[in-house]
Formats: sequence, structure tokens, C-alpha cells
Amino acid sequence: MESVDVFESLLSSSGLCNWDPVVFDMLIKAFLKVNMVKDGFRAFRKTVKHGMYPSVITVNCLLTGLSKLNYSKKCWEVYAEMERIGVHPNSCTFNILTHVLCKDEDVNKVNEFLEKMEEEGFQPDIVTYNTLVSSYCRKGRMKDAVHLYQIMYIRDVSPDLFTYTSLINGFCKKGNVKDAHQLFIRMADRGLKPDVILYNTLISGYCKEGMMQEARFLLHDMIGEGMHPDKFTCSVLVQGYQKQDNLVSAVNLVTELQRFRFVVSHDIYNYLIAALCIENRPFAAKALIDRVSGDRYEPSNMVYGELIESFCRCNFPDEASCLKAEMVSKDLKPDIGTYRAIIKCLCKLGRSMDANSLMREMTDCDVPPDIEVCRALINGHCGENNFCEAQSLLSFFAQEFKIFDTVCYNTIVRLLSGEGDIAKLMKFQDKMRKVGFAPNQLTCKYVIDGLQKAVGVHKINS
DNA sequence: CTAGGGTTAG
Repeated sequence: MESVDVFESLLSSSGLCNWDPVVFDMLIKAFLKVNMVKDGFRAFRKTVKHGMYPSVITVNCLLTGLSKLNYSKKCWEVYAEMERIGVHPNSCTFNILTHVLCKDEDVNKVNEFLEKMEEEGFQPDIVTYNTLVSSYCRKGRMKDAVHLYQIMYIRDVSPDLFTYTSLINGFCKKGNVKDAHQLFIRMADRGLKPDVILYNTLISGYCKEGMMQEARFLLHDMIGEGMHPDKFTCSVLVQGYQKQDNLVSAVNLVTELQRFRFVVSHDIYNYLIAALCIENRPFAAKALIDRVSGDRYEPSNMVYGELIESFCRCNFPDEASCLKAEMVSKDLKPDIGTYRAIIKCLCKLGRSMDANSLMREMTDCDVPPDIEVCRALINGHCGENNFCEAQSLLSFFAQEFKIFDTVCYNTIVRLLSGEGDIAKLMKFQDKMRKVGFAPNQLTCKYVIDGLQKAVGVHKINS
């Protein structure tokens, strides 16, 4: 839609000045540069329709864009079009299309295509070989991959880091870290220096096999070589430790990397903090936050929530409240789950009055309480023999928030019945009816129990 | 300087 406008306006304004058809070439490239592949494709078609020829480089950019979106069919359309209008493909074109064929798992077609490429006078180069090797590796066809790797030496196209990364990754994926490492050593013998991606690949292989010591050794090796472990390195190692339920080592690793001032993604911090919270180790989680918060890391709303809930599960409501206050001071809005956790925890620990004020705070912040909050408070007050507060909360929740918790209602009825004060019971019943509570079977049973108790009748049936 | 090839895993 937009490309039509841009193309047409470019076309219409070209009459007003000296212009060069290269502007349309640039337009296509510009679309692709900002990842507007479809617009680039449309602009390409229109350019051709108006009898102009985009450059090979531009067509190659277009093919790359289409290939990345897996629009294979469109790639071949473009290729046919360039033959038709006489834009000669070059080695990049062939490599891009080889990649397309490899992705589509068309092995026979790949060979056919390579023959055609040679007919047109292009020898497969390092990129062509790497594309093929990586394709074999991805499909787990290591024998074919290694065979091609040997052919590269024969044809005097020396394998490079890309080749080795594909092969090492291929072996690792098969669980064959030994061969992967051997290749790594051979590569070094041939004078190639592994880069971060290559280290990551092998480290990931070891992590997948649970060989964390080897993985860690490689990490130190790469640091010793002056390389900077990246997010990828960190995430692979953390996941490796996690797979062995070794959260402590994962946390230690991350703090070590952070001390070295290497990039640790905030996702990793979030992940580890969440994991510690789930394992009910809120103090460790809090310590991790404190240690890394200098690292431009700020816990999100969700992380705070998880931490607070973890403290609550472990019966540390004051630590939880403190964090909640910290959230508020940072203009983060605690959600219902956070409030609910602290309220439940306080009630469980016999501090229902403290929970009350928290409930007031949440309603002041326009976070309406839910039935769980209602139930926790009422049960809490009942447990602390504060029936009065329980009763007033029951009607408060009903009136203000339309929460009618029959379970709580019946609990109070049962307790009042147990006290044997019929007048009080009836007064309560009456009040509750007015705010909208309807008694059910269980309510009636409790009321009858209360009456019997009051008049001293012993139960006949138990 | 210039387009094309290599790393996790959900």
C-alpha cells in the first residue's frame, strides 16, 4: 500500500527534474534496509515493469530479504525475472539461492543448481561450501558434512571459522562432544583462532551433555584469550546448571561474570531470581538483586511480585511489606497477587489487623480485593476470635465489592451458633440478608444447631 | 567500505 504511494510519487516527480533510474534501485534497497521486504518486492516488480533494471546488488538484497522470510517461491520468481531482463547473477546470487534450496531440504535440486552455477562460470567458494556443510550438519548428516569438509581442502578452499562452527555444532547436536572438541583442537593447530560464537557452540555442547566442568574450563579459556563472553554464553551455561538442578552454581557463575563486567542479560537475572523464589529462597534472591542492581538492573513489577510472594510463602511478611513499600516508592504498582500474598501471610500468622490496613491500602490504590483476600481476612479474624471485625468485613466486602462469600458467611454463622447467643445470631442474619446474602442448606443447619444448643436440646442424630 | 555462510531453545 505504502510502496505504491512512494513508488508512484517518485515516478511522478521524476519528470520535473534531471533524474537517474538509479533512484528506483535505491528505493528498493531502502525498503530492504528497514526490513520492509514486501514493499521492496513490490517496488522491484514496478521498477521492472517500467523497463528499468535494478542492480545485481539490489536484487541480491531482495533475495536475502525474501529468503529470511522463507518466501522461497518468490525468490525463484525474482531469479527468473532477472534472467528475463538480463540482470546477470553473480556468486552472491548463487550462494543466496543455494541457501534457499538447502533450507527447503532439496538436496537433489541443490546439486543440479550447483552444476548450473558452474556452467555459468562460477566455482563454489567458501560461502557455498559453508552453506552446504551447515545444511548437512543441521540435518544431522555428519558423514556428508565431513566429506565436504575434506573436499574443501582438496579444492584449496580452506575451511574457516564458519565451517568449523557448523561441524562442531553438528557433532554436539549428536551428543558427540569428543569429535567436536577434536575438531576444535585441529582447527587451532591449523592456525585458526576461535571466536565467541565458536566457543559458545562448544560450551553449549558440553552443557547439553551435563559436562559443566569442561564447559566452565572453556569459558575461562575464552576469557583468558581476551574474548568477551556474551549473553549467549551466559544463558547456555545457566541453563546447563539448571538442568542439573544446580541453581547455586548458576548464580555463582552469573555473579562471577558480572564481577568481570561482562554482559549478563537482564532476562538471566530475572530468570535466576524467579528460580530462587520458586525454590523458596527469597533471601538469596534478594541478595542477588542487591548484588547486581548496580548493573543497570532494576527488578520489574513481576520480579518484585515473585520475591514478595516467596517471602510470604516462607512466613516473612515484614520483608515482603518492605519490598512492597520499595515498589511503591519506585512508582511500581503492586498487583492483586502481591497484596493478596502479604495479606494471607499476615492472617496466617495471626496479624489480621495488620492485614486489614494493607487491604485498605490496596483499595485506596484502586486494586479491588478478591474473594481470596476476603476469605483470608475473615478466617484470620475468626481465628483470632475477633468475630466483630469478621462480621463487619463480610458486609463491607459485600457492599463495596459485591463479594458474597458463602463459605465465610457460614463460618461466622457456625461460630455465632456455637456461642449460643440467639439474639446476636438473628441480628447478624438479618443484617446479612439486607446486604444481599442468601442462606443455604448449611447455613440453616448451623442456625438449627445454634437454636438447639441455646434451648439445651441434645442432638438426636449426629 | 560493499550482498552471501556459523551459536540456544521455546
